[in-house]
Amino acid sequence: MARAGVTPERLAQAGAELADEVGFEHVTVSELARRFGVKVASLYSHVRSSHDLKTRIALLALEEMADRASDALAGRAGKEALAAFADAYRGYAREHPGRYAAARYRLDPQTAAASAGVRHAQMMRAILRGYDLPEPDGTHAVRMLGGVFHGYVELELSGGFAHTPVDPEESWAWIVDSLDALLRGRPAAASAT
Amino acid sequence: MARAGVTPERLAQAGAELADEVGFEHVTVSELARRFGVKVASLYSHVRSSHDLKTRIALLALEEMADRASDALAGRAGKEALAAFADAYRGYAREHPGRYAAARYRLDPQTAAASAGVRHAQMMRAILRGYDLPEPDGTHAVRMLGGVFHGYVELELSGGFAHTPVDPEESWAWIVDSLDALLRGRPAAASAT
DNA sequence: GCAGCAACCTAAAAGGTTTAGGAAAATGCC
DNA sequence: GGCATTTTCCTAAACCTTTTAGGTTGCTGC
Repeated sequence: MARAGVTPERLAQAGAELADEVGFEHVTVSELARRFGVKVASLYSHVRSSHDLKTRIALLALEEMADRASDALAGRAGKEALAAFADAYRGYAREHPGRYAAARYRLDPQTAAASAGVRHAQMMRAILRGYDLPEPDGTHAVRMLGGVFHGYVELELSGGFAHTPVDPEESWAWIVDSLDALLRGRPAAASAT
Repeated sequence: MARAGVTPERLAQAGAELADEVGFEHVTVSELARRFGVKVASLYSHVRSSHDLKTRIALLALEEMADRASDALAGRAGKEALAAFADAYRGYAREHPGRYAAARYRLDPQTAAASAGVRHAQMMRAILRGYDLPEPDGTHAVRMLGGVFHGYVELELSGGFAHTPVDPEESWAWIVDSLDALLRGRPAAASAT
């Protein structure tokens, strides 16, 4: 019998695709085995456990997001950088909801420290350098931006904005504007629309 | 054999406690049955399915959070109201991480519309009334606040702030300050510390 | 006191995770 | 090319969780 050519990398990749199709919480070793035309137990030669598999998918997603954000950031600074970063983040989540959920999978500290999550933090810091905040305000700002971006995207994805007839796109732009204004210490441009 | 006295309400309550102990994603009909000293199948006389059980826990959590927020809001307005609401939200999440996760369980539109989630939205609007924002800015603001609060709390809970030696409490206060300033159209009080 | 309705039970099917141990394909070394 | 080793995949089996079907039995109301 010919071999299926399973590797941890291909498993993570397929797992990421599966996550986008059915949701990260429904990604299962069994389903993946089915897709590779292989018996379930066989996958345990490539991943240690279901948790291991999910961790690999999470790392893949973090990497992809960081790459995307990095591209978006290239050559930009100030508000442009902030907006590009924000859009990269939100765009990824909308295109790849399953992967995005995977990126939020809880990693143990060691794995997290070696992940692309570190790059995310660095990029956030880089953006904030353009705003020239003294410490600890810089840290506060990192946390606030991380919070808004993640929180907004998650609320949007979970359908939380469906009941109000205001374009989420507009709200997003308004929020980025507001954050920029806030970080520059200037009043927000109230009703920009 | 004496009866265990299982009811949907007690199941939701016990489920909420279990969630806080082991995490919402590990709440299981089986474990609950074990805790009630009853066979698994018996619980299906009280809840339709695992999904039904989780929904009930979610509704319970939403209700508790709304009550708490409502208490915090009583008699306050403006920035005080904003801060009280924010603290109520974050406090609940920290004391009841499992319930908090439950509150984020995806409900179908009908259930959501009949849930305490509606009260959350109303309270948010009430707070914003003190800032006198024209539409659609009010909606944008609701979404931003929802995003920051949820996002910050989730990042904090998932240990995302552990690597920086800045007190999350301080960041939280800074963020609330900043949001207040932002909504009033005034520059934020830069380094308030 | 007993009819009827819940609340509980046993049994069993269907999936998912994981381990143990065996067969077969690929690899590398002579 | 031939053979030993490693790697990949398989069967088998244990153990969970979910869910349905159908049978008892305790409670409640008349």
